[in-house]
Amino acid sequence: MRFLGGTMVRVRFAPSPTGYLHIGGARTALFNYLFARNQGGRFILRIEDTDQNRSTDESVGAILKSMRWLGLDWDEGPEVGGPFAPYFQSQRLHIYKQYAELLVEKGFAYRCYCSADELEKKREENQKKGLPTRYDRKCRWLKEEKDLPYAIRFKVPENILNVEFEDLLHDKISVSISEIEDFVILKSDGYPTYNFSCVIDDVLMQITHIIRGDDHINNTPKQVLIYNSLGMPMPVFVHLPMILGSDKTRLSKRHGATSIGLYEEMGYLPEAMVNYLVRLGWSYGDQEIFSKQELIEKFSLNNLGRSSAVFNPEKLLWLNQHYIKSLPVAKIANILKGFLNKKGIFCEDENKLEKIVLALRERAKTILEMSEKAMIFFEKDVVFEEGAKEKFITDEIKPILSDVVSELRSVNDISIKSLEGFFAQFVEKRGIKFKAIAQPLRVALCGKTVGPGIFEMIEIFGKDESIRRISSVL
RNA sequence: GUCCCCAUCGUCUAGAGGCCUAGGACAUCGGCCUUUCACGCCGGUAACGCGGGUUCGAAUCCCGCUGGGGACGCCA
Repeated sequence: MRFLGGTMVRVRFAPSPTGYLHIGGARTALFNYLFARNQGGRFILRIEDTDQNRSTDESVGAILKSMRWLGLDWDEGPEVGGPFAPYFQSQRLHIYKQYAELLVEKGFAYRCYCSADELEKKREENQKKGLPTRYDRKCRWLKEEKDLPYAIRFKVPENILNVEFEDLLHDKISVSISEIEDFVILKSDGYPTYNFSCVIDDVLMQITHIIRGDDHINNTPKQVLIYNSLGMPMPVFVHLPMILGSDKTRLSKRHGATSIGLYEEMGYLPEAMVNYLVRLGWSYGDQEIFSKQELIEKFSLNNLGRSSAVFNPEKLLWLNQHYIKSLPVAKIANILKGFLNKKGIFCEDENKLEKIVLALRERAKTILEMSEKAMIFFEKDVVFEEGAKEKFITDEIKPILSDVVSELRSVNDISIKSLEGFFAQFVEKRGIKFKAIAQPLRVALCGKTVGPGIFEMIEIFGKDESIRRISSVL
């Protein structure tokens, strides 16, 4: 194992289970994962389920599933455990409570009895007047405790002007202390707020590098204050640029699919997704294609970009096809099998599936598309494209197709190689071009004017089925 | 509105003061190959936001402007 500055690298991905794993989260997780693997460190998955209303078990399941699909295995976290368990924040409530009370005791925080309704009203009023909406610190100087439900607020120090911190990508970031309100660290329901639980856990779990989206830059000063009040050492901050939609606003549903699970369902390969995501905000010279192993070797925080990136589905599609074409046929065949299952096709003939992949892999950009195109090999009845029969199965061509049928009967080897020879001979004998019978044959075989190569189709259908199909149009 | 961040082809990016007549990739447009569609190959169009400095020299450094994004919750 390699160590950095004497300590082992420990990074974490900390999603809140209020939805599926989305593009942005996946990229953050990927960078954390690659950095950990590159450094021989540990990659921790922590579930930040401190929003009782929005967190769901279903989301947890979906996130874990997508992480696994992407191949981002974690060293500590849900289902695998680890030395700092539990990794669900909802199971660590006593810890946050203890630290929050400690801060109250030490004078770094105070109890606030203001009700949520009351505060919201004030906020709205101030907003209307164009005044700052920060908390008015009403409870900050309260002498005695009240017998009322309370939240705990952090007491923003008055003896400093700015909060500063170092960011690996942005150098020094400084924020005026007057911009920070006395924020809540423990809600009245006993749950911590994000800024608090995040710091407590990052400290306790000995996180060395915090790699997250730059929408968290604004939270960092608050977290820095907490680190300081606790007297805890600061981790290295790395704030990654955002991923935006085509209109350059935050990526959301209206930009199309954003959940990783959906991409799996649409027939994208994890290799393509990983390769696409890694190039959003990271580069390695002019290289575009990276295997996972290569990424682990080459990934470095030094060649990260700082500006936000627009998500480009076309490039993802291109990469997806690249991997469809270059990954082992057996592997693609297996994925195709699953997609065919969903269409009610249960094919256990591995050999046939692999031949189908070979026939279609240059013609499909997703496995879903491949499965649709593969249907011609499983449907008993040929579905003819509008007008195709009339245009290509003419009276002039029928006798030739009929000859094909009779001569094909005596061919024993119907491998592509053999068929090439057979047809070369067939057209030469008649003084015609293969082009003349290609489309008629294609239409007869699959009913469509576009599709896989003729020889590939005949090989996959087999001799008898091919003959049956050609004969049926005569 | 306030604060923070960002700024190279339509998009992802290379570029660490002279290798820049700005490179690669996706997309797009031509052409070739061909059995349709693809794949593949060859070629084209296309960018340093603007204005000031600094310097012999700036895409690269500094300042301002403009533009974009993000954050301003008892959400994370």
